[in-house]
Amino acid sequence: MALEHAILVSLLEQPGSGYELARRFDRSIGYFWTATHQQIYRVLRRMENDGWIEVRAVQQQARPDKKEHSVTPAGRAALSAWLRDPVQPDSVRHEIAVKIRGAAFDDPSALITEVERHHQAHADRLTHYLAGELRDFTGPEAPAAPDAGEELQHVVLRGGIAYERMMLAWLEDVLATLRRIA
Amino acid sequence: MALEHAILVSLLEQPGSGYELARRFDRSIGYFWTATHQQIYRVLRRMENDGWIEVRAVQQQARPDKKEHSVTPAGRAALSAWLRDPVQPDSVRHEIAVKIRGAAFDDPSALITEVERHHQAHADRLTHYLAGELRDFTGPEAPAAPDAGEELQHVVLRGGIAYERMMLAWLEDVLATLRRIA
DNA sequence: ACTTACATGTAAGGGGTTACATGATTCG
DNA sequence: CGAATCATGTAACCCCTTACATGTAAGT
Repeated sequence: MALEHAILVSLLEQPGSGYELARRFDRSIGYFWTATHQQIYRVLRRMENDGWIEVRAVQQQARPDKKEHSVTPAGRAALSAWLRDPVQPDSVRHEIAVKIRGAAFDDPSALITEVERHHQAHADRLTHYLAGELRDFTGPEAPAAPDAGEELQHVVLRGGIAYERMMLAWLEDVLATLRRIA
Repeated sequence: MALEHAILVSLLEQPGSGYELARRFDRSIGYFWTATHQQIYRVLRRMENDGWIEVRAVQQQARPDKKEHSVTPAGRAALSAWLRDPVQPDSVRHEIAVKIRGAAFDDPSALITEVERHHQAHADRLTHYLAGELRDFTGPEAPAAPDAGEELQHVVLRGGIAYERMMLAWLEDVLATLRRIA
């Protein structure tokens, strides 16, 4: 049940509306936790009821009004408690791996385009992450002496990059294997 | 919704009881898809109703009776159709990454033991995968000329190994970062 | 007697996905 | 005038986790 904690972290980094949170979950947070806007609005109401966040109505010009959410001391305490609470490593779930083993009972070459599609999707994500790393951490406009928060954001991004590189190498291994046995 | 397809693949590789399937999900299938026995029994009943599998009661000596499940032609056809149906790459979910970014708003050094625990868990899993690879694919008792099914099982296992190695390297990066900023 | 392995389930609750729904404003 | 962006929600359904529940048989 990490969604509410991911929202706490995001709102501590920067208060914002449900819509803004949904966009962050499509971008930076998305490489280690995903959520749709429907989920976010529902959890945001629950967190408000629990007193973890407070809401302030903000009038905007040239845009619909929005509700800006920020973390209360109680929310900060809930995050602290969760950080100290051991969790077990998440298990991976790869439908593509199920398909690869299933290919033994079908035509393996029919999977090649599917695997190529996945390869392309991971290559795109890697490009996106590397651009973000250059912009925020390793490029000329990056902070010369990053603070703790920036160091931590960077190491999480490096994890996303390592994951995509591993997947690309593995999917190439898969393609070579499929072509060998086809 | 790949659980039923993962079960189809497993039953095509070898028919078996719900209990046996649960054990396979704890071992070989577990490194790309997880399921508990409760989930498996429920889905098994649904698949039987859909005519994807058929059940045969087997009397055993020195053990309780069991129900052996095997895939019907309709089940095979369902698997084939799914293999041809494009799926989108699964997104990863790492609670540990949420915690790492959250550490910016707490004491980062409090996370070190948690990260070390995860490192150990991944090291254990890697050891287990490597032992399986040696036993089934690269050791002296492995088949000299593996068939298509064995090649595919091996490439999926190589994916699990690559994943664990990547996680170990990244968690070491995380530990170094936490110690640097603590 | 206790623990482990084998074997099969039910029930409650929570989390997540997909579809549906509405409305303002800007830009082409 | 239509499409895109900003903004917030409801409802149905399915999937998954956790807890509860039962029973046989072998080994220590």
